[in-house]
Amino acid sequence: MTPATHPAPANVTSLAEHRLLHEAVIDRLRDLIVTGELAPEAKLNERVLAERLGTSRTPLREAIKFLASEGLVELVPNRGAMVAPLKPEKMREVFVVLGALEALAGELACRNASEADIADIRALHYHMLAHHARGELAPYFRYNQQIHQRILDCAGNATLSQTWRALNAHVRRARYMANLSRERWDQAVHEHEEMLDALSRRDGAKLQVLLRDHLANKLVLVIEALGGFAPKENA
Amino acid sequence: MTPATHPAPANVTSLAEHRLLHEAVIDRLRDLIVTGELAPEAKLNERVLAERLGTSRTPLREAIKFLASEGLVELVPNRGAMVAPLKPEKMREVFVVLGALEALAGELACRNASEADIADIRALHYHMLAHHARGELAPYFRYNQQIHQRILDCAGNATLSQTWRALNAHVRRARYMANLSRERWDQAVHEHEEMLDALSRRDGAKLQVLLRDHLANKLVLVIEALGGFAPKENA
DNA sequence: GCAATCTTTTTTGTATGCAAAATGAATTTA
DNA sequence: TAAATTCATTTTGCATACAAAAAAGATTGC
Repeated sequence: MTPATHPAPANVTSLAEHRLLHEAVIDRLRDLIVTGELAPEAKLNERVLAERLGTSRTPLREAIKFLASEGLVELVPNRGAMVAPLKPEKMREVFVVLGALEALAGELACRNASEADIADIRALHYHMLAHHARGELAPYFRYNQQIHQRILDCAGNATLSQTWRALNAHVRRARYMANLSRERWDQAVHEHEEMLDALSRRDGAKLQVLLRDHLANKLVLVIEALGGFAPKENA
Repeated sequence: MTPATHPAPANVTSLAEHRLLHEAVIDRLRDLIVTGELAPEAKLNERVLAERLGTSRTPLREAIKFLASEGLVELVPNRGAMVAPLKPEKMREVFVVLGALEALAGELACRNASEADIADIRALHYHMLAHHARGELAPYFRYNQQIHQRILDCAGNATLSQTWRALNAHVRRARYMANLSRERWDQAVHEHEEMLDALSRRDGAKLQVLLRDHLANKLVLVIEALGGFAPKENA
């Protein structure tokens, strides 16, 4: 379902599973940026990075260009590249666009998802609940992301998925900074309950609203974590 | 307003205006693909293309990776790259996503556009009308694209603009094939009248619907031109 | 001591070289 | 003749080499 150039968006550790080196470098580098191991605005020294990734500069530079198109790195003429800054204003923009994309996905998913799809998402939801109950943040996030991903997939629009994935990388990056209060965490889980409910009833209009609001709430957290100001009324 | 990596999306002929070669190659190659000079599914022979663009393989390969992320070229492991196919199903996907993005842009533009912005768009609109009246297709399209671009800009969300721009490249590519009947052309112009009207009244809800429908109608043309079937009910 | 200029070093941007894979042609075999 | 195999050519993928630009450091002048 995903294009050949994004074979494994998740945590890629081994380079061996990839046929091509530069594709492995793309995934590895994206991972370094998303996890924050390469901090925002960090300069990407090609020699150093290539050595760290066990490759030469050529595939690395190709990967950098690819990620520049995704917006995760910024190219500075004659000065190489740097990890894209993580500015509140940029996050606000990304969340607004993601809101529209997820709303669309929700509507389409309500039409196109099979009952088996919904059952799968429900299963993921309960896994997520379990980790929430135990206060296990990392696995919670993993299932959380998977749920959103599955909803996108159910929309049956690969281009939508692809676009969402690229923008969502920015959100995942910010997520490592936002520290979830128990209160806000409970609320997020509650929102997920409602989303699953709307999907089950195939109430596309409702799901749209829920997804948009869910993202809007997430944005507030991110903005707080980044030390920015409250978002404008339109989230 | 646009990122540094997309300095001139229009017809770039001279490479000299660019500081860096690989950025020039990106724009030049994108142009070749969008105009159809490089046909869909055409194989990108690195040696030949590099010579044609007056460069070596290295910057070309970097440009190819960049455009692969935009979806205009597809990478085939150990077989290089090819121009992305122009399939009806893919177009359907792109139009659906673009519909959501333009709807969002329309809503935001109604809120954020200054009166001067709207006046500018109105001016573009009348230019477009003039070319429509004279049956001049190419300039008509140019102003048409500019209007949509300006609406996006007025939304005040650079990420939205960027995302739209990348997807819109696919549409521009298809446009060169769709031959506009006079009847359909008149209708498109009428739709633009309504859009301008809604924007002037800052009726975001209305503009959203108009933009979505406008795109849906355009999709029908593209699908016809590609020899595909009618779109599904959700456009 | 500080600023400005020159020099050295590092880093980027591009071209080229080389090995592995793929393509295509020629030959063999059924 | 058609299929399969082998061999030659081409093409891709990666590494390295080299030149121009930028950054860092040393030197001079005030």
